[in-house]
Amino acid sequence: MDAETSERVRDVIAAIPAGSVLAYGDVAAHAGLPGRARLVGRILAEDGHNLPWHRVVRADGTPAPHLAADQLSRLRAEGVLAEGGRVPMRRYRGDHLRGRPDQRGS
DNA sequence: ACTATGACAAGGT
DNA sequence: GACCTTGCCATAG
Repeated sequence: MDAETSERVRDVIAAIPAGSVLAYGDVAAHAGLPGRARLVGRILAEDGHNLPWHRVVRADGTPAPHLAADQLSRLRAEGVLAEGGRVPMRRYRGDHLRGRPDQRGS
């Protein structure tokens, strides 16, 4: 793995605003690495101790099994409330593609 | 070179 | 909604 690539990924993760979450695939895409979601997970596993790794969840809002408890706890501290062990990406996802034409608010 | 594993994702059942 | 199969990329044996 190029150090530059991992650096870019870490930068994207560090740029995630508190109260929002991104999917591994989203992080990869924002880092210019489309389709390399697994790579993001691997980088976090090796060198994510200094990053807000808890703001990165799977595409369906379910965190990794071994981290679930800590992850949901940390997110809850930032205002992200999970339901049934899963985060409602519809609302908390720090993305720009949300807000469909037929999407209605509360 | 081939197979197995892993902080993943999308599609079909 | 959950569960299973396929595709994906990088490391390790």
